[in-house]
Amino acid sequence: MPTQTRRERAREERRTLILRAARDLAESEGWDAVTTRRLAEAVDYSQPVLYGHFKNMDAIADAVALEGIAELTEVFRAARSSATDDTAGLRALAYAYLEYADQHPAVYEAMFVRRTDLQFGAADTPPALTDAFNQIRAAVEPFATDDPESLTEVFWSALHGIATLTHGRRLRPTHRQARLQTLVSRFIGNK
Amino acid sequence: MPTQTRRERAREERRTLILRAARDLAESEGWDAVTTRRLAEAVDYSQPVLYGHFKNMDAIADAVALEGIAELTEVFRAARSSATDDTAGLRALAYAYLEYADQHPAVYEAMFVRRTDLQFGAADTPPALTDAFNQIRAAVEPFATDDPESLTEVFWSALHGIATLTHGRRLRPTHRQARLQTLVSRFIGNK
DNA sequence: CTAGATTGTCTAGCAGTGCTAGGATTCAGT
DNA sequence: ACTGAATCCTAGCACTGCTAGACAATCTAG
Repeated sequence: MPTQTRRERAREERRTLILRAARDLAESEGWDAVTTRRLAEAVDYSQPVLYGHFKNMDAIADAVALEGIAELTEVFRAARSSATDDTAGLRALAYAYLEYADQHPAVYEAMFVRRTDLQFGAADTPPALTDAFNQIRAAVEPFATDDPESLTEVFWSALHGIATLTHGRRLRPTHRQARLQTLVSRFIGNK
Repeated sequence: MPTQTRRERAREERRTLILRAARDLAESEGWDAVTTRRLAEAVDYSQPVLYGHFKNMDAIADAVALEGIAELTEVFRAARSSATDDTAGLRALAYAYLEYADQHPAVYEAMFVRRTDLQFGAADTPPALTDAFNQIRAAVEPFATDDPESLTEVFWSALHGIATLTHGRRLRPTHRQARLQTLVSRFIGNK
């Protein structure tokens, strides 16, 4: 059925169009500005069309989040592959993380700040999520003494805390490099 | 002017009544449930009364946040004072922080997650904020090698990350103790 | 090529949101 | 009791997410 295929392809294209518009709008004016009406206007359809693709607005944000996590995983891979040793790898990953959060604040918010229906530590966790976590874990593992899983969670938490508190203007806007340096040196331990 | 005083006292009482209702509602049903109508109904006044006390809804959340920060500072003080050495002090503060975040998630959200107009690192920062930060700093300082300010920011960030990622179900619900242990041991350094 | 069924899309509307203008009411001082 | 001020509420605006029902386009079958 070529007809069916063409239709489905059109549907798929429109879906990505919606996601693209949502992401652009969120990055330029924040998630508060991503309303059904403005989003519908951006893709040049009426609001009900959005609900033919997504259950509700939150599902749109979740979809953007999933895209972002896949992106972030790639960023991690690139950062780590350009490092020559474990310490440089950890530093590169940390730097890349904070850089991504800084340059895509809305996507970052969708991934790790907004309430989400995405399952993180469960059986039906999307592969993209575990991939990203495993990248952090691989970078951290060389410095673990006993419990690499917990160490990964703590290292990620520290990065997440720095990213969000910086974005919320709760940390000094300066000293970004100093914080990164401090964080990494505390985690590589005495060596 | 006794009249003026009585009126002002009544105003003050109503202000705290509003804050109390907002906090209770936020803790029991989340900040999304804190709407002008529901809040007005809770204090048995009409919506416009709220605007006689606060500029807008965000200002109410900010006021709740300020109260919470004062509370948190006291919690810090109590935790540290019951510790016998620096390591125990750091551990007690970290434990108290995560405990507070866990037991008052809505207040925590108002303090450190929601967008806020509160100035954190500026000249007109409310004293309560700097007090709280200084408590963390005092607990961290014994373990600083060069830059205690940055170390404090990073330690706070790690706590904040753990608190928010746990609350958002992005970390394993178990291993709370392990994460705390890992965090503290990485920060006390090799000693 | 046409009739009927299926899809797709839009208009209009509901219940809820933050916030405010204007009028009604209560209160204080004389 | 009267006047001016302080206080409070009703009603409403422009917005939100979301959906029912009408309409149009497209595909399927004879």
